[in-house]
Amino acid sequence: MRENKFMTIYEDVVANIQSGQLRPNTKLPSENELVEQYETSRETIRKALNLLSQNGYIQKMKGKGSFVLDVSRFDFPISGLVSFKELAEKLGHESHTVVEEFGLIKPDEELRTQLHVTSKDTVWKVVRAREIDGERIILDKDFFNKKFVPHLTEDICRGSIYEYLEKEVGLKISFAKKEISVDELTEDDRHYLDLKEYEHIVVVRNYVYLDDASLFQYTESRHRLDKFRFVDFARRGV
Amino acid sequence: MRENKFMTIYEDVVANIQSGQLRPNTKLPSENELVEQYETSRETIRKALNLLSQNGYIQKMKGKGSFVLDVSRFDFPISGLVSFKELAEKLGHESHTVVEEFGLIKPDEELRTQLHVTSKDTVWKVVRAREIDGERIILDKDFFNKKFVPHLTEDICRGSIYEYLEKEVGLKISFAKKEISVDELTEDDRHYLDLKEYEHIVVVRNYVYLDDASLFQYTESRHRLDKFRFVDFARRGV
DNA sequence: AAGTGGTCTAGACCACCAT
DNA sequence: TGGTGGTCTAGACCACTTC
Repeated sequence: MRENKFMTIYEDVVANIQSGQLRPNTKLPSENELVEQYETSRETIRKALNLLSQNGYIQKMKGKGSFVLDVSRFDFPISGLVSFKELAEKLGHESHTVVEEFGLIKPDEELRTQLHVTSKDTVWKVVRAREIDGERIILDKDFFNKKFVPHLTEDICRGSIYEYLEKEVGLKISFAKKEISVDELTEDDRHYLDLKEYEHIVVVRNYVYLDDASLFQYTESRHRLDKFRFVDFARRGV
Repeated sequence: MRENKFMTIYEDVVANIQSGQLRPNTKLPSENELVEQYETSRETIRKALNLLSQNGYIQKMKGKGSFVLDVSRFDFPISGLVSFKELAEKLGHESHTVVEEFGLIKPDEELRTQLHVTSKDTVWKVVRAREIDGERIILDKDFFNKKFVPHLTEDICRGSIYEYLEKEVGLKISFAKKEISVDELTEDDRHYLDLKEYEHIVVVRNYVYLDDASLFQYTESRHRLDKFRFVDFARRGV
């Protein structure tokens, strides 16, 4: 009984949709019926249903009911804050990470503005090449303020840094701002990636914030043009 | 008194943030204080605050209070479901639209899968080149199922089709799925756009759904590499 | 008229934070 | 200890859809 009630209900319904027990285009039980099924109040049921709606699982229709959306087409590659490791595992690809650079640096002017640090701060710099199906197609450059991440090793970087920070260090990631653009190649790109004949590269700049709204990480994820894909689900208005 | 209470409060706070009355990193009044200010119940206040949090305006901290963020609201280029016209106006650029193709077609196989229509359906096809600051840099290809859009004119397409559909036809757009990738140039791209030396183009595929979860529009928005930018704000977990 | 989801209320208990 | 946001409850009225 550790979890919230509404989250338990949400996860239960998601499981039922993904297992096929609740099929696309069929109607969910009404809110009042769910109140009885889960022995809870209507507002709690509505909290769970609103979460399902936001995440693209159901469509609510006034006077009619809630209907299961055909979510099978929604295979979220990079949407949200999913890390490379989670992503590769989800898609079932053969993936490999090479740590190309690792260490503490003094931030230059560009990085100081991006990470909101001063020249007195020290910053972790991690550069990793991502190999999928035998080709090096993604270059991740991560910068962490040492104030939030006192200790880091090359070995941790070979795995998932996020997993380490959340589970071991106990940092709580709250939100992120993502910017996607297409840039010209840099020396590093040519040096660390298998680029074919391409002249440009897709750059995803990620600003990651903690629970207390402090910026603790800046990441540049550089993707080879032909392998880049981003999927987004958005609701209009509320 | 037409609007919802929580939406009125939300818009009021947004206005206060944007006007500078509520400054970044300052604390909002507590929920109980807001209850008194707005003469409403706490759940209604919380509904407004959750909306502010989701949209990146504030950060809520248990035991401390809600704080104004300064992260977001710079410039949201394509995030959400903003149309080209809204976007150009927001950024204050000189923009111009040329309708290159307009008419009813029978969908080919590719389009039939994308729009979920059969060969018996008729589909509006609209191709528009978007000129910003004197350069033609975006090519929008829109396809509407005629079932939902019985009437359409070239003149409407020169303005905002969305505005026409929502205000005149009364269609209620509910959600959309967006896919971003980088493709090779097509004949149309070379023909209708000012492309410089680029060999590739950023393609945003947009699947737009109505209130009743029916797919009514498929759009391909093709952006010249150097002019493309996408910004996204995402919260972790709930 | 009956059922549905959308909004709102008034109150309760909890976990967390500051003091 | 008092204030804060997070969760949950039980009930009410409304607008919309269906019969």
